[in-house]
Amino acid sequence: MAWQVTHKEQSKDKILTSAAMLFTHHGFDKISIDQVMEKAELTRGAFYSHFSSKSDLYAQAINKAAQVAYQRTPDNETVQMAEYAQFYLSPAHRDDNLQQPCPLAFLVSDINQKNEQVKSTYTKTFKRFIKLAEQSITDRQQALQSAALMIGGLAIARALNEEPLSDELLKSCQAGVLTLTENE
Amino acid sequence: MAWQVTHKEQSKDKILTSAAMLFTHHGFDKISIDQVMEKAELTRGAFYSHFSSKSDLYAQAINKAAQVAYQRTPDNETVQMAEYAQFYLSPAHRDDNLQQPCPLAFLVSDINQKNEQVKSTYTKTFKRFIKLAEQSITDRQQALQSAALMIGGLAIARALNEEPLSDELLKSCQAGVLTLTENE
DNA sequence: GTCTATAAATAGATAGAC
DNA sequence: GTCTATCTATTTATAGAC
Repeated sequence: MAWQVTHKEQSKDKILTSAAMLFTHHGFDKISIDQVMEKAELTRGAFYSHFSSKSDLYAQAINKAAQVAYQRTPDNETVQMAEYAQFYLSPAHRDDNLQQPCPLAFLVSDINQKNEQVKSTYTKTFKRFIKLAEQSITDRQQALQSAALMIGGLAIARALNEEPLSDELLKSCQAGVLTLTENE
Repeated sequence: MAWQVTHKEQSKDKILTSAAMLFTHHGFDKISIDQVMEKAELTRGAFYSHFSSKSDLYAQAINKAAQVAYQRTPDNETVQMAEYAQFYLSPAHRDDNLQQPCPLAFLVSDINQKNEQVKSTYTKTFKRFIKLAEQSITDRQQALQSAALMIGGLAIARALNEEPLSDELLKSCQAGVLTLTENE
């Protein structure tokens, strides 16, 4: 019987799986413990025998989300990143609400949960940024790539709590913009 | 006297400037109307004669933040994007709490406001992602660039509310990963 | 370990005086 | 237009029965 998963472990895993999906799709603040527990088919009172706080749950849920998401990577010996990127950067990955998407991208989002007025303003701001880029980068595709690398690089750099890694990322992205716009 | 800014306009601008700074640095949910009004040296009651809701303020504050941030771009006739990227992707821009940073990157962040446990988990997940990338991209710098472009591209694509633009961005980023890893 | 009930705090929004 | 005071809803977290 040693291989059996205990009832407690089952419950915790159910809570984590539910939380991973809800948090990645809707963000930390939009999701209450109630909603997580309801999706896990438990009640609120049971929560604190598994986690010490909502933040504790969040940290563990990010882990869970990553595990589940990366299970979907081709399980050959090595992942071909350039190939994986084709799926990763697809409308299917962006829009799918049924499977567990990549938390690294989905959790970097204070905007997505917001209403249309807010998203509309964000979109307009992004377009202005692209227009700015196109003043010196004539190829529109290169302008979009550069903008995504800049915004993404800075956003991730801010989310990391290890400064050497964060600095290294910034430097790499600087060089990346140069590579992408080399022929200008 | 026609050129004079009215008292009401001054108040609204003060609220917007305060909100822009607070929201970009700490996120929508962490900032209360109270805090915004306090920074603007007004009280809560005055808020609703300028804005219909907190969301309304948020949308307008993003605009304000973009205006202020882009004022700092070199005001020659045209901006050299590759050059601007060097500042944009600098620790100074990442860490500065005194000036208005770019809202496009700073608002794409459900993580930054969170505690160290959460940021630590996010960092570990990012490192795992890089390790995955390095299975097929031997140059570490290229691995970092590709990851930032993928995560950033997807995150922004999700934040945009115009599907053709969002799709175009995804496609551009797919091509960008190929360009960045061309010599592999 | 899970449940129901409840405490305690926070924050968005409104009312009415000046 | 700005103030103080208040209503109301939400939500994290805890207490105690089973």
